[in-house]
Amino acid sequence: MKKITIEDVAKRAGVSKGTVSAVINAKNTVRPVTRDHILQIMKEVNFRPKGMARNLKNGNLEKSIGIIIKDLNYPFYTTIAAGVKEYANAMGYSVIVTSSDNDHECEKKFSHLFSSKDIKGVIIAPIVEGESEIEHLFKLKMINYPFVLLEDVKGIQANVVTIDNIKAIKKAVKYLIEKGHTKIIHFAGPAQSSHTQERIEGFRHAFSESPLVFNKEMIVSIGSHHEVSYKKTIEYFKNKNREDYPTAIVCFNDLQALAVMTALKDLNIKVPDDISIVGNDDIFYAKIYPVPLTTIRAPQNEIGQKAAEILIRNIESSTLLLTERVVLDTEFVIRESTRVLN
Amino acid sequence: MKKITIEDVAKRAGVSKGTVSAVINAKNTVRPVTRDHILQIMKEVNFRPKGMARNLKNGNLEKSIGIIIKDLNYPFYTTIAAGVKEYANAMGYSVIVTSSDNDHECEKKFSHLFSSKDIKGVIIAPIVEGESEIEHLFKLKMINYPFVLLEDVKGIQANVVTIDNIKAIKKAVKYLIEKGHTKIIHFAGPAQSSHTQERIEGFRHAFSESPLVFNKEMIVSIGSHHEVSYKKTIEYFKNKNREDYPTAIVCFNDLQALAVMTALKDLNIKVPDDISIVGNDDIFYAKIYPVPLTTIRAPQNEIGQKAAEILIRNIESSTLLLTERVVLDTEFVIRESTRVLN
DNA sequence: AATCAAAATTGAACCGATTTAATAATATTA
DNA sequence: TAATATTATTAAATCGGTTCAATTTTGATT
Repeated sequence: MKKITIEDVAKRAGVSKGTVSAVINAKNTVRPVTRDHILQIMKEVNFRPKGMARNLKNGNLEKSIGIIIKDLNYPFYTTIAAGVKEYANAMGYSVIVTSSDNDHECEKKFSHLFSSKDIKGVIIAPIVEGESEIEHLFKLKMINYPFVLLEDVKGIQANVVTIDNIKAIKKAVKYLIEKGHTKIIHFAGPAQSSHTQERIEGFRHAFSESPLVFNKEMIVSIGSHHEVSYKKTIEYFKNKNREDYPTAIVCFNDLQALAVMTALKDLNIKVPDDISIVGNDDIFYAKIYPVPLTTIRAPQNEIGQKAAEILIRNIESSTLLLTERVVLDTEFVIRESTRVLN
Repeated sequence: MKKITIEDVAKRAGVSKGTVSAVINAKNTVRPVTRDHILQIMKEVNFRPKGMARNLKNGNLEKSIGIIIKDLNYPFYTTIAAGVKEYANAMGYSVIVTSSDNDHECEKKFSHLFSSKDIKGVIIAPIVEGESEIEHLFKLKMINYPFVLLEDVKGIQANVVTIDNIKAIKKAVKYLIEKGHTKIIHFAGPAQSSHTQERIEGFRHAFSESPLVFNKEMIVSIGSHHEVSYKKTIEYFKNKNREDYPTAIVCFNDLQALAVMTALKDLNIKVPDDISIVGNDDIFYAKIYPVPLTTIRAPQNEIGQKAAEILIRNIESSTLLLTERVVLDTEFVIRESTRVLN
C-alpha cells in the first residue's frame, strides 16, 4: 500500500502538481470544473497531503510549545498547564499537552515527538526514579532544543522551575507543633516521585528544630492513588488503639488527603476535632470540600507562567542562553481541616 | 535574523551536510574529533535542526493522534482523553491533547495545527454556538483528514460519538417523580454548550409523561463555573420562602452540583434530607464527596475509546470510509445525595 | 615505504509539498 | 476575426534535512 502523493493525484487528474496544490489551498485561481474534478480524484484515492512537506516551504506559520505532565487527571498538573497557556497565548504560542502517565518511556517518546514535529520547545515534569535515564534530555540539548523542567534532574544542567518542598513541609509541621500538636505523622507519597523524598526530608528536618523528636514510625507509606490510599489509611487505624492516634497528619498531596479524609469519615474519626489534616498542592477540589483543606499551596499557575516565560525566551533567542533555575515560594493556607490544640 | 540550516553549520565546520547529519543522529561513523568540532559549532550558532525537514525523508516514525477538549481542568474531558489514550496506545499511537477553553477560534487553530504537523487524526469536542462556523471542519474533510466529533454539529456529516442527553435526564427526572418528589427543578448549564439545551429538553419532556406539569420557572440558569454557580444558588434560595423550596434539583453537571451543594451547606439546607441533588457526568471528585453524588454517569472512558477506535480505523484505511454515529448509553447512578420521599 | 582493509567523509538524489515566472487557454473588445 | 486582456495551468526551483553509493582518509601490516 504505497503512500499517495500530490503527484499521483495530479497524474490521475491529468493536471500538474501546482494545480492540485492550488485546490488544496483553496486558491481561487482554479476553474470550478477543474477544481471539482481534482476534488473528486482526491476523494477517490483518499489523498491526504502530508503536513510536514506542506510546511517545509513556507516556514512555520503557527508557533506552538508542548508540555509533558505526569497525570492528565491530577488538577495540580492541569493547573500548571493552564498557567503555561496563559503566558504562551499572550506571546502568540499555542500549547499542546501530553501526559507521560508516570511512565519514563512515554516521557522519552514525547520529548522526541515534540522536537520532531516542529513544536518550538517543551516543558517537562520529569519522571525521576533513582538513577534515571536522561539521554533523551541530552539529545534535546544536542540539537539545542529549548526545554524547561518542573523538577530537578540530577546529572544535567537545564532550566528548572520548581518549589522548595523541604521548606514548605517544615513550615507546616512547625505550625502544627506551635499549635500544640504532639503526635504528628506524615503520610508519604509514591516512591517514584522526587517530591516524596523531599517532603519526607522536610518533615524530618522540622523536628530537629523543635522539642519533639522524630522517629521512623512517623513516616507511613500511603501513596496518592485514591483507592489505595483509602485502604492503607483504614488499615493504619485499624491496627492502632485510639489513644495512639496521631493528632495531625501531614499528607503527601491533596488527592491523598481527600482519600484520607474519606477513610477517617468511614472510621468515624472527625476532622479536625479528632485529627488535623494538612494537604499539599492546593487543588481546587480540596478547597471546596465540606471541610476545606488546610494545605501547602504550590503556586501552580505561576509555575506554569514562569516555565513558559523561560521557555519562550530561549526559543526566541538567536544565541544559546545560560540555564536558569527558579524556586518559587509556597504558601501555607490554613482552612478548616486543622485545629489549634492549645 | 536568518534561519540557521545544516548547510550553514557544515560550511562553518568545513565538512559536508552529510557529516553534520550523522552527528545529529548520533551515528557512530563520525570520528570523535570531527564530532566534537561540529557539536561545538552547533552550539556556537545555536543550530536547531528543523523537525519537519528531518522527517520528510524517512516518512513518519511515530504515529500520533490529537484530541481537542474544551477544558483541561474539567475531569469529564480528561477522563475521555484517558479513554482515548488507552485505546490509542494499544494500537501504537501516542495522543496529544489541547484545550480550546471554549473558544471557537482556538478550536479552529488547533484543528489546523494538528493536520499540518503530521498528526494522523483528531478527536474534537466541538464548540457549538448557534450558527457556528464549521469551515475548518470542511477543510479537514477536503484533505481527507480523519476526525471524530464528540457532539453533533449541524451542517456537516462526520463521525460522532456522543450520549443521549435527553433520554438520560428523562430517566433521572422520572426516578425522582416515582420516588415521590413533587417540586423538581433544573439548574441549567452555560448557554454555549449544546448539552445545556439538550438537558433542558430532556427535563421538560419528562413531565409530559407524568402527572406533574412543567413550567418555565423550573428551569434556572446557573452555569457551571464554580463561583458563579455558588452565588446564583445562594441568590436563588435567598429569594424564596422555605415552603417554596424544591424537593429536588437536577443539575447540569457534577461540577455545578458540587457548587450547589457547597451553597446549600452554607445556607444550612441539608442534602439529601431537605433537598435531593442529581448531578451529571459522574466525575471522580463528586463520587468521593462526603455525600456521594447521585448522578447520570456518562461513560467517559468508553466515549474516548470508541472515538479513538473510529478515528484509527479511518486513519488506517486506504479508502475513504463512511461516517459513523455512535450514541452511548448513560447510567443513572444512585448514591447518597437523593432521598426517597414515599 | 608500500599495500590494503577499515573507517570516515562527501555529494548528489530524494522526501512531498509550495511558489512563481512563463506559457497556454479562454474571454473580451475593437 | 484579429488583437488584446484576462484567467488557468504548467514546470522548475525550492524548503532543509536524510540517505547511500562512491570516494577519500586513516592506520595496521608487511
